Amino acid sequence: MSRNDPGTRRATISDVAREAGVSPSTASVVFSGKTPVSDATRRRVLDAAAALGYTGPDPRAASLRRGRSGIVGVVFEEHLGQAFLDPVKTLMMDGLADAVAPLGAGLLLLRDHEPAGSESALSTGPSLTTAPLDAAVLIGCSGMLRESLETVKARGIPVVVIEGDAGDDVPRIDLDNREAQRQLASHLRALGHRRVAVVSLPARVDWERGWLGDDTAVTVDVTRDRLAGALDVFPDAATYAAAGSFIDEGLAAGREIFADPERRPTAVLAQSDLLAAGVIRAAEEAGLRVPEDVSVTGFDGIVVDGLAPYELATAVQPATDKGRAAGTAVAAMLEGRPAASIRFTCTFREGNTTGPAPE
Amino acid sequence: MSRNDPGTRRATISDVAREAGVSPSTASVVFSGKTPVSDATRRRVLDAAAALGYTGPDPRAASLRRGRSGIVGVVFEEHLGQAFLDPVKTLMMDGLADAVAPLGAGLLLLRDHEPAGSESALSTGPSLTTAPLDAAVLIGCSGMLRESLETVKARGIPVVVIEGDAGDDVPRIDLDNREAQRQLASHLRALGHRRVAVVSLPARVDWERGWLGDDTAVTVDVTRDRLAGALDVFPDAATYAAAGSFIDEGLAAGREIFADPERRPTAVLAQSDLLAAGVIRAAEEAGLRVPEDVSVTGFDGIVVDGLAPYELATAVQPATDKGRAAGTAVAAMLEGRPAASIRFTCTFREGNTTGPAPE
DNA sequence: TTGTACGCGTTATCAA
DNA sequence: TTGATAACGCGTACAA
Repeated sequence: MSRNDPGTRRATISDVAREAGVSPSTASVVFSGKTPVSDATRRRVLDAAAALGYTGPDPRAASLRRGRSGIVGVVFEEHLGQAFLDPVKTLMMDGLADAVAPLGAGLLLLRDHEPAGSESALSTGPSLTTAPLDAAVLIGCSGMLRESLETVKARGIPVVVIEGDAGDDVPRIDLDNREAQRQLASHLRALGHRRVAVVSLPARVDWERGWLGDDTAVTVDVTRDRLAGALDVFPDAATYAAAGSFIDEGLAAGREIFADPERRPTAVLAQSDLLAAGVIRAAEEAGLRVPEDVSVTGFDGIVVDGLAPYELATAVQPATDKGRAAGTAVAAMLEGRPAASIRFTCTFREGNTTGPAPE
Repeated sequence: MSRNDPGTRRATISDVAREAGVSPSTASVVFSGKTPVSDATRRRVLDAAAALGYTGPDPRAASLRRGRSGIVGVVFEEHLGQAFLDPVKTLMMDGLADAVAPLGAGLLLLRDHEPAGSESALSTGPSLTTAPLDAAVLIGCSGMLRESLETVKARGIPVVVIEGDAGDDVPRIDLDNREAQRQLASHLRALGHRRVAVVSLPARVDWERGWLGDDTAVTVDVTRDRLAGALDVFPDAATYAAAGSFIDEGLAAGREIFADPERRPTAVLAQSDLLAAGVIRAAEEAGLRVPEDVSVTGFDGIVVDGLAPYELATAVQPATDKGRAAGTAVAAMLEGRPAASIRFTCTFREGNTTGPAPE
């Protein structure tokens, strides 16, 4: 099988060249366009290609030769299905896709870590180790992704990290989570609110919803940073940590928070817009008007499908730009230029879900 | 630069072999595990690799040699950001990822067609033509994807199509859209409904929301099939086509449908759960109770975040299975086995959003 | 503008 | 269990 049946084998550029009566290099140039070629020659080559059913250079061979595959890996912590449930990640992917497109690169979806005992190199999956990547983007590098990071760095592949700490030599795309959350909290404070509650994102990767104790370790960076911002303004705020960024999680949290009329807060700082939407729904359920009886703030600035007529008071984060920035950084590194870390800032949006504290 | 500075150049498997005092093929075998190697030899090779900072075979070269890249392309019609807004697609991706993982493959995101004049082969993007794909999965092959299909077929790459017609030689993963929709319609009919309206998915790729006239050409397969199912039971149903599968689109459609109390339908067949959720919201707005005053059905059987306490009457489609089936088909073709087309069927779920026709 | 020659880094095959 | 050999298909100095 080493020499395939001539009838079955796919045509190579040499075959095309021979058919066209030119040298392989000339044929190559016709396809790459790197060097001017006479029209007549081009015509002949193209015709020969058509005749032979040759559809262009084999990307694998070209990739080896060039030392580039045109593929950027995107590494997620979670199950891929989960990742795309998050509008912010979706938007980031969008920006990322945009930014790497002019580079001629595509995005390869990769999951962080093989489930269990992944000793066998055989059917281990695509994984970071075997994929022909030009660069990698790690999303949400909190602990789990450490290993992926090592792998990639060992391979000498340019890496960029979005929302996570990967050491000084790795460019990161960050957000002013703490400051933005503090600003939202301050806004509430200025409106006279004193008794507020926080509905946070998960405290840990495998978190189940529940109140956060003083001793609870918060290992998810985003959660920790935003929480810090809230506590900067309301040091005594009670925090209910959801199990994920979903409306239904916010609803559950809200029910818990509004359960006891005695201890009911006048405002709720939710760490995501989806959570906030759920909290609002819980408030409605409890017969509370937003914002007359209770103010609610979100985070992210995404469009929450079906939330109208409410417009959340929120910190609008430039999600698409974050993705785009990661792509740009990757592009820079691929061209040998250094890529700087970037810290994006959120924009405060007042919306209509906050108001003066009651009484 | 053809001969890189020896200091800078990355170590190759030959370097490792030399350092370990074995032949390149032996070193290769140590990494691939294809052939038994003595422990002593393995040790030496691994040590040498560590010493040289060699982290394993270059995927590009391996890919060329093996004729496999371990990459499956997933081709979308839309902007990638849009695609992941659709829960059904997200679930499909999930199943697909699962199914190709044991194959050792990853998913490369590809967009159907380059925006405009894409003559220059230079910065044209990843595109189907230049990506090192082992196989491709086309999603929603309705017209637009035709071209992509040609490209892929020309390259001789195995293709599978999800929800779309690609000719007899291409395996397709399909759904019994018409039958399932007919079943939902029959359910309403059995409940005594006679005056129903349909809220459909877009009639065309660039559709803007509005009523469907008798003369309106419906070019999106899914829309057409589901509509046919509805008309099988209610030939006179008026159809309002949304601009996409979103709650807000359903809301807009619902407002339009419930606007005139005289012509108000007693039931609405929405072509997706998200649209149905919007319709329910519109009903509430109009002071109508669901299902007492108006019944609403959806399609898809996804979890609509925030819709509780309603549980939609809907056709539950096995979205994840569809993706998984596509992956399995791809795997089969990659192993030279023929892959059969599969037609999945939806499961009727009664939910609590339908009831007897009023009066 | 075209052709020659060589190497990119692996791995399958087969013989030792 | 190991090693020699030969592709895999292409791009690109460099010479003509």
